Amino acid sequence: MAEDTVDELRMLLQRTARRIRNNRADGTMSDTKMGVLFRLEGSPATPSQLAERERVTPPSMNRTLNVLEEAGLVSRAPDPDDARKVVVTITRAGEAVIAETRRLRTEWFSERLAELTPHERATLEAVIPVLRHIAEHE
Amino acid sequence: MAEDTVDELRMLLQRTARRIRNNRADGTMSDTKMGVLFRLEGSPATPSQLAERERVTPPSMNRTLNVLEEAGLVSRAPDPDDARKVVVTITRAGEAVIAETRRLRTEWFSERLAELTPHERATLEAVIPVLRHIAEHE
DNA sequence: TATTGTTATACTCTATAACTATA
DNA sequence: TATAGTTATAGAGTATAACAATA
Repeated sequence: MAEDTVDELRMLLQRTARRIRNNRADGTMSDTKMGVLFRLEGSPATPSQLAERERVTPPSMNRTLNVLEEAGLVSRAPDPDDARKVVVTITRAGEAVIAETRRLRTEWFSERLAELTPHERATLEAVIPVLRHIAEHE
Repeated sequence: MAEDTVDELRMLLQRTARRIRNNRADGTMSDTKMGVLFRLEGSPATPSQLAERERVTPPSMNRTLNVLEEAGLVSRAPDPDDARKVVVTITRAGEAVIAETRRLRTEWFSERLAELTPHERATLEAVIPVLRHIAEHE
């Protein structure tokens, strides 16, 4: 693949992601906050695990969790097996926030998809496993 | 395209872009700063134009320009035709910074591409015009 | 009066360093 | 002694409101 092609593809991925990110349910929800909620939707996690996944420091994640907890979107509870640890769980309200965020983002993206030809949409579907490989590297 | 597919594609685009963005020449360069330098690489622009393009407020852009100017990466000059306006131009040092950033990001991305099959790389090339349509909407 | 740029001030997010509690 | 979480403090980025200069 030509150097220029790599360059353009890289920039297009960034710009497309930025456009998607701008469609957020609540303007006060940062990427990290949304990332935490999305992660907790699967299962509870400790603050350290969340910090590592979001690539922020533990103190920074702690502050993020304070805000999310005060907003009633997550709850903290001591780990029964290891009293040093804390288990963070998403609340019903937190689930509602990510559902709304997902709806808004997908809505905007679906509008863009509707403007494409069937062949172009097929190309997008075909690129999914390739992006998965790149995104999940390491 | 199925709802779940739209959802996964959207998240994959974001995660891939985040991985790319983490490969930045200078850790002190924010997205906005890099966006300004990349934009000015093409041609000079006014602070207002830069603010609109980066989707930040004029005061915020002004502060960003102060930092970039102090670092010697851009220069400001009065517009000869309209004394209210200011023309921002990238310097040699600024061009060097984006060249290095582009090199580092493309390097990482090229390593990921090398792990793909020829067919997968062809799929990525095919998706470029589709992403262009989505990214450049509006 | 409208436009362009800027300054003043405050809030959010993040980091490093230091502290507390438990294993 | 090591680990998990937290608190204290500081720096960067952004926003709103207000001000200055020019069209």
